[in-house]
Amino acid sequence: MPFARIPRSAKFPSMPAPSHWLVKQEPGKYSWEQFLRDKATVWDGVRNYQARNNLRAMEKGDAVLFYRSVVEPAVVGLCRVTREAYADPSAAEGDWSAVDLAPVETFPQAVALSAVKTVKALSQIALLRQSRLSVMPLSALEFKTLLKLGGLPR
DNA sequence: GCCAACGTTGGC
DNA sequence: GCCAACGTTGGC
Repeated sequence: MPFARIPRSAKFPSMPAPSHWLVKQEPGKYSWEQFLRDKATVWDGVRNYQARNNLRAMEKGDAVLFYRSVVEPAVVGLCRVTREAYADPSAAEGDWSAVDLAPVETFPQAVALSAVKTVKALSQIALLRQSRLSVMPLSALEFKTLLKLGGLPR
């Protein structure tokens, strides 16, 4: 049974639609390099309600930054939503969702977590404030700041 | 390997 | 509904 999509207006009543996100993954589970080789992937396996709700708020074409956790933690690349949330094929039970993502570009310079911590424009970023959340929205400023630090000025 | 943060589970 | 126990995440 399809879930009800969470409209952005309901989730972020006072803010413009967020179209920027960040997803986290351990390289031992799924690396950016593998993602580049695959050219597309199913972002499944999320088992946290807040992260799931963020997946459900993604829209096709949204920009997503890829954060590598655990091993040399850093934001390493830019990708994009190619399919909006659908039932997670990896979930045997429960109400979980997946989206499809495709890589766009590797950051010429990975943005280390230690660097993120020193930047004033990133002081409120969910990555720092909710360290265990694996799918999170980014403000337009946070997104722009990370792109610039990564060597992809727009 | 350690440990803090935090989400989930289950007893009451 | 509370809260202790437990499991997981993830930085260091």
